[in-house]
Amino acid sequence: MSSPELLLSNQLCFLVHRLDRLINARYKPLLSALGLTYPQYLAMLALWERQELGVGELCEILDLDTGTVSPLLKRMESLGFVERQRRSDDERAVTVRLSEAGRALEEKARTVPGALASCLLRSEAEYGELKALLSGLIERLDERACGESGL
Amino acid sequence: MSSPELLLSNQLCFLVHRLDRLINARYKPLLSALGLTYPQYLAMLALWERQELGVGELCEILDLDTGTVSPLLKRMESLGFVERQRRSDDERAVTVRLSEAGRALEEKARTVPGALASCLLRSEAEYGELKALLSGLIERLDERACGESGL
DNA sequence: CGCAATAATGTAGTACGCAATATAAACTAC
DNA sequence: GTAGTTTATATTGCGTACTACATTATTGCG
Repeated sequence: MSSPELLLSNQLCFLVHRLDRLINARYKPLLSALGLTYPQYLAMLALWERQELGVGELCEILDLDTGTVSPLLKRMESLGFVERQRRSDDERAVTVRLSEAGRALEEKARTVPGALASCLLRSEAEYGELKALLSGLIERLDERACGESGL
Repeated sequence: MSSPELLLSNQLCFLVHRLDRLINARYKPLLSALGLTYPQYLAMLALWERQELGVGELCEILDLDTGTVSPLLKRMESLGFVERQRRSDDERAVTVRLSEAGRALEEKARTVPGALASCLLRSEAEYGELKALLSGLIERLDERACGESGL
């Protein structure tokens, strides 16, 4: 029989993975009412915040590869939420801007986070605690390989 | 400008999503040394625990669709880690069993969770706290649609 | 003019959810 | 008790997404 460290129910990774998929499933009906998928919603959050972004900037914000973001933006453009334009002063770069429809969507999206929070959270304090905990874990993993090659 | 509830950095969903992908990335090199992907590893954890499972049981344990698990098992079978056999007493059902190679892999996998934990966690207490917190959130989302249909 | 840097695109493999299908078992009606 | 319906189980197909790797295009520097 398995030793306790290999029990599925003891794996934090499994809990995080499961929670991520459950959250995703909760968002899905709310977002499909807006015409967005979950990753598209995250990209829209970034754009509502900044209005205009380079593709590279968006990749950094979302921590995604350009190979992921490029087709994502292509779909969002064909849906009419964003416009892409190659920069005239640097022909390598592409600027992503909200369209009118994309800006209009922000108003409709305003109720979305609250709907999820009411499912997930019991108090403002819990929100803060969770945010701090998750941010801490992310920071530890993001920095560098832990044991290896110290610093 | 965005209202605070739409700020990307304030979204727990984004933090969970990001953490999940970071964990996944950390596991990848460890698991590819075993010849497994991350979801395959989770399936193996379940099998090491139970030796023999129906496809449906595995779907429930992992909380995955049969449409996800079926091709996953097909790949794992072609890799030689599991065997699938239609049950004689119920031709609808398929039983999944570990192969010899699959059983042998457990020994090599024993060091994997600890490697991640040393990256992620600072203490045993933190592990317990996180496990309780995440489990609680999962339970809330798993139960049913929150506001809807009372009860 | 080459060479390196940066950004965008393309490709292959895996994963996930949903819908449709095939087959088998169980249940209902008469 | 058999015919027809319903339920259960697994597989397949489709659309979207993420990752790693390779390729292409533009720019800036030596």
